[in-house]
Amino acid sequence: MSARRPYHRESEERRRDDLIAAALELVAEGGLRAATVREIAARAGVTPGLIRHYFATKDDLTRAAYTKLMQGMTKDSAAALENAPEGPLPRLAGFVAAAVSPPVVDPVSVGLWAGFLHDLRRDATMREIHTTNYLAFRDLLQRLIADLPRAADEAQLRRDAIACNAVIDGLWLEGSVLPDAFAPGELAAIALTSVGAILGVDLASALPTPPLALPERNS
Amino acid sequence: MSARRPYHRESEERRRDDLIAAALELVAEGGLRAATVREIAARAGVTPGLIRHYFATKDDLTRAAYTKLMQGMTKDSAAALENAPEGPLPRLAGFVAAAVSPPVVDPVSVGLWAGFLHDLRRDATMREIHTTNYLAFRDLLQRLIADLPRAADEAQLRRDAIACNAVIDGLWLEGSVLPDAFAPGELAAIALTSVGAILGVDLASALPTPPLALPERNS
DNA sequence: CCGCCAATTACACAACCGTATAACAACGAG
DNA sequence: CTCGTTGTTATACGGTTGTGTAATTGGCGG
Repeated sequence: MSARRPYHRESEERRRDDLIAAALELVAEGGLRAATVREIAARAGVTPGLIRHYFATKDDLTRAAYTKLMQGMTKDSAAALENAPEGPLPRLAGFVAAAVSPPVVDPVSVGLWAGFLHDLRRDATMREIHTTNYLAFRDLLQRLIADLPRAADEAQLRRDAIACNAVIDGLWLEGSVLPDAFAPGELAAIALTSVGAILGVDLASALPTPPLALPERNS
Repeated sequence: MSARRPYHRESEERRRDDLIAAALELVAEGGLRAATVREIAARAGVTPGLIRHYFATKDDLTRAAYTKLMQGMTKDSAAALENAPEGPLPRLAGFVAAAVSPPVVDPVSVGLWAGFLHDLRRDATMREIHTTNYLAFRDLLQRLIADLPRAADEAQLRRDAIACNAVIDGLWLEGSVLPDAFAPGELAAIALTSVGAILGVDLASALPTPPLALPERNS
């Protein structure tokens, strides 16, 4: 006759965060399919039933996890600017380099992103979360570009932001999926050269201290 | 007493192709999770048991489907070059423009790709399929770049190919995930300008006939 | 036209999924 | 120290999954 499993109570915030963190880990490792209520509960150190005490349905937990993920990424991007150097060029250079270097580039993030992709098309709420955060990132980039000492109207700024964002996304994608296909720092160097070429400025020599000071991964 | 369901026999090749096609459709729509044996069989117009007659396990079917997908994408890329215009610049321009326009850019492809991503990290066979086809695409691009009338050593060519490929991948990604965020042709124009800027050539005016002659989607 | 073989259907099974509900116990209020 | 609240565990249920196996029947060789 096994005794009932001992436990101790936690604050609601702590429990929700733990469950969300566990869910994100599992999604990153094996996609949404691997993030079952039982597995999430096991990783969070609780029993499955507790999940439904904090989240009415599993979709609720999924949405909360995706929100957390996107907010974390936006936070990481903004953090890259906080201890950034002075001047438009170095700031943009640091931002671009950080976006294609670890810890932003890693198999976990791309795994997470891919794991949620299908639910994006199915669930309007998740699609809204995604669009908002994606455009926030691009606007941040566009503002950095607008600060550069060069002439460009609004339409040109939009195109430039889309193009530079594509370079970043593409390199992020390739570096994350094929981590061994590129030398350390190679992606950052390519990103700086390419973004500089697109914008018509010299970014590669604008960066003060390679190897770059990388931001801490939040969460 | 319902009679036994009537059927007629098909060649092995036809049946395998039908099952793979059905699996790909389902993966594109709802990820690997939606591609269950019963659902695949239903869409292919057979009963679930038949799947195991042609594929020893479901992973076998998954691998076959992914191979088919990657081969199809490579084929699409190569096809874009067949009826391409003369001259290095127009050829590259046509290739780049096609890669960021429909039918290459669409929610289905990115859904497919994302659906398989997690199995990529788990299954060595799938990872090999992926790497092979990815590098094949990049090599094709690199060869087009090498034909341009400009000076560049091998290392520079590699960096250029990675950068241009990133632009293409990034725009492909954004255009596929957010189809309504860009005007028709906008991505192609941005791609030509950006790739041209990176390589130091004028691609935008190298394209003879916009709107572009798009390749037929294969399969 | 007939008989055979394998392509196909039909059914069964254990494992797992998300969800529902009841029983228990940790811990602050009094 | 006791009691009540509620965070937590335990258990159950219907549905679905991949897989294994037996029963049929379509269509070709003779």
